[in-house]
Amino acid sequence: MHSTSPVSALTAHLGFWLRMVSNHVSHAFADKLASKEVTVAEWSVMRALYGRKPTPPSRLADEMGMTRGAITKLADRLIAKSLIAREANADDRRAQTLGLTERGVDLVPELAALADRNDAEFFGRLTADERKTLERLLKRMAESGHMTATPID
Amino acid sequence: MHSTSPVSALTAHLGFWLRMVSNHVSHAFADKLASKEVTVAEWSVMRALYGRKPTPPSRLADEMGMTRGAITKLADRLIAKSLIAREANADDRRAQTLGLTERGVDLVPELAALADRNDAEFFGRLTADERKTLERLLKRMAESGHMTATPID
DNA sequence: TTTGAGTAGTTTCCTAGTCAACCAAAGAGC
DNA sequence: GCTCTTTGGTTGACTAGGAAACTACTCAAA
Repeated sequence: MHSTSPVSALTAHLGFWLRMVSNHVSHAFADKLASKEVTVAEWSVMRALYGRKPTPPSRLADEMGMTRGAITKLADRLIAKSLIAREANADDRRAQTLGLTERGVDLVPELAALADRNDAEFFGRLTADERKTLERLLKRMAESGHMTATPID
Repeated sequence: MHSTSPVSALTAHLGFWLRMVSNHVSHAFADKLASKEVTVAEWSVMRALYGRKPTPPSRLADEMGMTRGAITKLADRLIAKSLIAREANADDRRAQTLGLTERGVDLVPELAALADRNDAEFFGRLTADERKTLERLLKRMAESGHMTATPID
């Protein structure tokens, strides 16, 4: 008889619940953004560039926790949509900067409204106190785990 | 002068923190699983099959919130590693079932230990009370949001 | 019994990342 | 000033999943 060893249930892991809830919230947000033909990664770049001087892609990569290759391609897509623009750097001919176009600047508040709505939709199910608690716990984990990058997926 | 409208900070959204923490926890788990040459999705399938009769792929797809196409490919990979096996269904020649091989059964407890360790590593930073609270809040959100699928990415 | 609708899985095409090799420019050390 | 190394960015090969078309089979109804 080949019997199975006792194994902690999948649902016993906090990581399981965290991932499930996070994925649902993100997916719902992605759906909302899709109505504006923007992906979550694209939104993150645009939000990062909003109200800020044109920024080198390498810096965005660090901040967003993505590779430079990913930023190159992401930037290509956003440029194709005329939402951001690449500019050469006068001092260093290797370097460049990325900045929102006027169209991009105009779009950010619309997307931010979708983010607000998504947050309200999901976290509105908790009481104000519970939200505070959740925020505190998440920030504590982020801090103690040295998590700095903007999450993407 | 073209100035930017007030837009809620990215970090004002609970969804932001949720995603960041969740991604870090998942990524760390993926790294641990990689030592056994298994991905998180593969682990999820194996865990779902553990201690259970061979199960149709369509059912796994539903439970894991993936498409059937994705399960086909995932199953192909797991079969290539001899961790699960496909079996024809005698009654219905369209249908099949997936079940762990002996090697698969043996591996699950090892992987579960990695999951335990990963959970401890991250959530050990909270007090026991805080963990209880976090679990309660996440489960409440999952319930009220009708979230049922096993999270994958 | 044949036909038509529905179901189980697979396949193809597409998107979006990583990783590693690569190119070009910049800077350091001599 | 030349080399050598480092840095900024791009590219190509690869991976993983979703959507939708497709194949093969089942089942009910005429």
